[in-house]
Amino acid sequence: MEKQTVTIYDVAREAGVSMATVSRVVNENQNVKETTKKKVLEVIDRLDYRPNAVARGLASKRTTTVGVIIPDVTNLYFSSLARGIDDIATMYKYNIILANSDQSTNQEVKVLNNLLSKQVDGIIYMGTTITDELYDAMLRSNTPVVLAGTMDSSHEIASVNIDYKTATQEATDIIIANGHNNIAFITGTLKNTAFNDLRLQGYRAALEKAGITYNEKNVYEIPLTYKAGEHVIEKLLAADNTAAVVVDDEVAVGMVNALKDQGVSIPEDFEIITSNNSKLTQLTRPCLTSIAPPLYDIGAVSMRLLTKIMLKEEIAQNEITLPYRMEQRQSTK
Amino acid sequence: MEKQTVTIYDVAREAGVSMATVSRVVNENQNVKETTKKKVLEVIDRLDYRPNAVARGLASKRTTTVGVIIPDVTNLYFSSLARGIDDIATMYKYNIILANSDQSTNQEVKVLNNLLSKQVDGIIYMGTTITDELYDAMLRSNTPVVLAGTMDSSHEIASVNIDYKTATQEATDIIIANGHNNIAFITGTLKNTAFNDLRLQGYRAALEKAGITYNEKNVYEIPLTYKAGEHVIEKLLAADNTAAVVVDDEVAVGMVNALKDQGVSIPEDFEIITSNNSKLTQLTRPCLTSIAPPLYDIGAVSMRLLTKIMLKEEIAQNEITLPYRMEQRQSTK
DNA sequence: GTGAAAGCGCTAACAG
DNA sequence: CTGTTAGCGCTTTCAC
Repeated sequence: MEKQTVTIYDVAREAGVSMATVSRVVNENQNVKETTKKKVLEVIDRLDYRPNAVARGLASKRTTTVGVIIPDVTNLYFSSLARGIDDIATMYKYNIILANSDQSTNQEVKVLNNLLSKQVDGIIYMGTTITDELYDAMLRSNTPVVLAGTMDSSHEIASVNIDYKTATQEATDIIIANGHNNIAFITGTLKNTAFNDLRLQGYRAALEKAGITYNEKNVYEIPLTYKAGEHVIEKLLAADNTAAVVVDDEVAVGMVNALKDQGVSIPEDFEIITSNNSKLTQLTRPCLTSIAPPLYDIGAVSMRLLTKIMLKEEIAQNEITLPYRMEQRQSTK
Repeated sequence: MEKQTVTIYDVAREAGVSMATVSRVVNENQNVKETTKKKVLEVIDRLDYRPNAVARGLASKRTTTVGVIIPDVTNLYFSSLARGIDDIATMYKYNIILANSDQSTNQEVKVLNNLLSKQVDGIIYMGTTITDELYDAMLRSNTPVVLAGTMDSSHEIASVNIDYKTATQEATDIIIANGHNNIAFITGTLKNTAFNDLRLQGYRAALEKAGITYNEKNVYEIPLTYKAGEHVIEKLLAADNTAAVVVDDEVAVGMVNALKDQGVSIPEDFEIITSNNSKLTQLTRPCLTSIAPPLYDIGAVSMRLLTKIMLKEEIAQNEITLPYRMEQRQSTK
């Protein structure tokens, strides 16, 4: 019951050629006569030969595997990106080693090193924050890295994002245009996150443009969970907020449900706009108006960009900004 | 700018020992004097040596990597399992190569072969159906396989599941107890799926026990998507169904929303019970009553079982059946 | 307790 | 167009 052990050598002997020739056939090298190629292919098929990717990786120093660091596969925002990543990876014949990081720097550094020891050809990182420690480890690794849906304030690492600031500003504009002036901004931690920071800037810019005084009290830093969304409603109501711009869909759904449970009607008495347009936005009633970043595409483009870097192709730009849409639904007027 | 090239040989030379000794230290082999071990460790740290897992894999024929075949990471049911899998894998120092299969047999076989060529030490398969073709490929591979949340009618492959039949029967019982007798059963395809088949058996058993005649027309085979859930409502209403047992949460949410949009109140005029207790069940209003399989645990236990098989440990049983709960919420009376 | 040496299965020059 | 020959970096006997 041992594992398959048909090697390139067996194929070579059986086909009466050298292993180099077999290797050429397997790697679709052009320099093989059509007849020998056919012969080799026939033997490969008959012996059910499957090239050993590990041996290949050792000899060629390319593993056709990329590491993907994800905070949590269970989060729809990230899993949507992951799906885009995997599809493009498959298209380019790469496999993906997925590793959950729980957004903990400690964990992330460990995961990164583990991925590097596996000799991945490249890495895609998803998260919200990149700490200096992680950043250094990435640079030192000399392995291509692309940040998917993640900002790097140093702008040294390749990344794919939307323009969070403008998007959030537009979202806030919509709320303002509907007559609100005591608008809550619901965000995750603002510590070290270029990400949430940009959104906050957008929120502030919109207020400023409309001549509304920015009030720190209207910025709520909470964990990005459904429960936290439910709970924050109490505070918003107490603070007489009549609308909210939310950075996370799960939080927004929690808010919608808490509001409904309290008998507050949306959008009549309270308007909400969220940021990721994940499936969830359409599963609630009312459906959520949302900034609509192209989630799948952010993943897909990240992976495509990574292939280019890995193959040392010319890349037009290091930081790609994808367009987003605004999806107007029933949580705003 | 080449990748790191500190090898075991460099460490050996620098520490004044042989590579065999370094290898022993790295692999925590006991037969090394404490002092030399310390010396080697110091050099490893100083040189920032990181063992090359690929070379290791080639030499030892163990890659400490397992393949995970998943229909779609974006599906909360499967991503919850995946999370459990990854956590336990990490605990046992395995990495995970994740591959989306879209439930297409063609794709699955391709993915399986690809995984095998990468020399994974084991495979975890998620899906609903195992076709003969896939089944054969798995057996032939001589690589340990565990099915997570997936039934294999031949009972040859190790698997972790709940008792779908009894669970569905219980769910149907609840509906029946509430006075319904024209109950719809909403399922994915029944073709080749031990999975849905068991559920159907449970549904039928409950009806029979209650003396309700089974009516084929009440079984709706639809795609397991939100949209399909929305659409099926029209038919249910036309058929005067007053309750439904649903195998998929997304479908159930679609149904709830369609019913609400039609002004049908839940649970007063229509009761629904769903099967996976994913996050979604609590994000809707009303919240969904659901069979509650321990999603994370199914993944975790699958991975644990796989480690045992890979390490050739004694396993008590090949097919593990985990307990489930019933989560009574507002979509039933 | 430690070292020498033989591979693991493949790719990649380099010849021819 | 094809074969020869070195390794890739590590584990694993087998001696000592």
